[in-house]
Amino acid sequence: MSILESPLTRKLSAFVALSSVDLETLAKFHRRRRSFKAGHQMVAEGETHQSAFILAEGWACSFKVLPDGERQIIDFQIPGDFLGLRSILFRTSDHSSEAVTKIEASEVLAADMFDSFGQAPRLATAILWAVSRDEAMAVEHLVNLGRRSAEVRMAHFLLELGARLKLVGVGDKTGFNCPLTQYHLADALGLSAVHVNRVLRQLREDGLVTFQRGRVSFDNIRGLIALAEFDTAYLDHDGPLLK
Amino acid sequence: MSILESPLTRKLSAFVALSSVDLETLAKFHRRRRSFKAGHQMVAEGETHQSAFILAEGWACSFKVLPDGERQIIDFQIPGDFLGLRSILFRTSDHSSEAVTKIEASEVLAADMFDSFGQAPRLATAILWAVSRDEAMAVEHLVNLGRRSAEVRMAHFLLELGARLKLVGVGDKTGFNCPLTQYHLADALGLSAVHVNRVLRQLREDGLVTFQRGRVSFDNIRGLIALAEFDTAYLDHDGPLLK
DNA sequence: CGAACTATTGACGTCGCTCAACTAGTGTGG
DNA sequence: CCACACTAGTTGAGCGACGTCAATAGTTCG
Repeated sequence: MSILESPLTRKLSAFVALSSVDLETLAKFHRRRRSFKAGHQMVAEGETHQSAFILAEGWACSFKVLPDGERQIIDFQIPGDFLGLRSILFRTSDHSSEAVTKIEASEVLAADMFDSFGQAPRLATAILWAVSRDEAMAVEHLVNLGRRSAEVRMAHFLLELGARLKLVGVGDKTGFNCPLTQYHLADALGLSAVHVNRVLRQLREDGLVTFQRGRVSFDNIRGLIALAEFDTAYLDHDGPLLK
Repeated sequence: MSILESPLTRKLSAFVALSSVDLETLAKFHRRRRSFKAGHQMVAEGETHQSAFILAEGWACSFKVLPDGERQIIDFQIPGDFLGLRSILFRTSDHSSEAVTKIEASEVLAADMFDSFGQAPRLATAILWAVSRDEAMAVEHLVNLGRRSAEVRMAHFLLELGARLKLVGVGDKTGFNCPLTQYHLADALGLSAVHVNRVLRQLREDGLVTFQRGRVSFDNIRGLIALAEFDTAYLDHDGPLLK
């Protein structure tokens, strides 16, 4: 796949029009191609000298583990997403990250990225945007956990995933393939797995979404959007801002 | 106050050693000095062409409001923090922001910031770090809301504020002055104001912290840190990484 | 001195958790 | 080809953390 069609290029192009210098510099990020098995630990919390990756294929998740063993999933990474960026920017990684499915990714070294900022300032802006978008998602998840009921929270979460996958060209408005288990959902939404199950049943019985056998189907996407009061503004998807 | 002693310089210097070019470029961000009264709305969710600010004096908070009127506070900004950065990077702001106390701040234009990346790439890195640190805080708040009890959540929150204030030279390990109301705490921690009051009483009666009349006093900081399992790693404070 | 905000406390209700049991699917080795 | 182990999903019963409602101080500020 050419750099022009990589999911990351596609995503960044939703924000800035990248010049040929930007694209060449970005291409350097893709030199170290790696494959990982499902379950592989990509980044370890508390460790120094971690790697960052750009995900090309498959799903990963980033999370923190509390001393009592409870886990909070921060976000899932899909093709085009950075993985572990903070772990190279910070002395020690503040989070862990693992492969949910098998993964194809490019390893990014801190030096590569810092050097690129001198050569392609517009790329620096685009990366700042990507990090800000990740932050915007973390913020939306914060609202989700702080102020929404379990049912609305789940609806919001599934809609967000759907919108993100659509941007990088996987899935459409009827639904998407989803490798997550109910335990993943529980850890992401701050719920117990048991309650996740009940909430999914409720949403299914209401004819809104079905989550079964690796597939999320939007049975009534209008209704679901209304329930979740879902607004994609925070994903900032509406075509290049900087021309 | 010279740029060398500004809270932002102080904060960024905890990450990179800034060159004189970096400092000169940074100084340009401080040309548009503004004052605002307590309660002033600095940034409005859903609006375009918002401004960003660097806070020099006072406290602000960023938040989202849900259609039912509930509010989730994302974070509080203290001197040295950016305010509304995402609102200039995104087409429309994904959040609102208001002054908690009266405020002194420098207005930052998007163009100023993007231009600076070409002149001072290391500054770009420092700003990327600052945004990443904001994200790290959002992530830690996420864990707070998702997996910690009200009491531990409160302890963690107060310790974080204490650590952040200490970095910019306000407050110490005995406590800090704090202009927040219990309603602010409730909206930040995803609790009801009534429950905040009960939790504060509990912590006070256990001899851990006192939150009263605009002051937070750490009565037993060791005990509080143990209760909250507080680890400052995510704030990434331990002296310049890039020399 | 009154208006408006902020803090405090009690009574009671509920959302989501825990514990527990059971089913279904999937992979592995004998 | 079956036995079993293991993981993922499903459902009920009971309980507890935190919310809601309501009443009563204090505080601040014009």
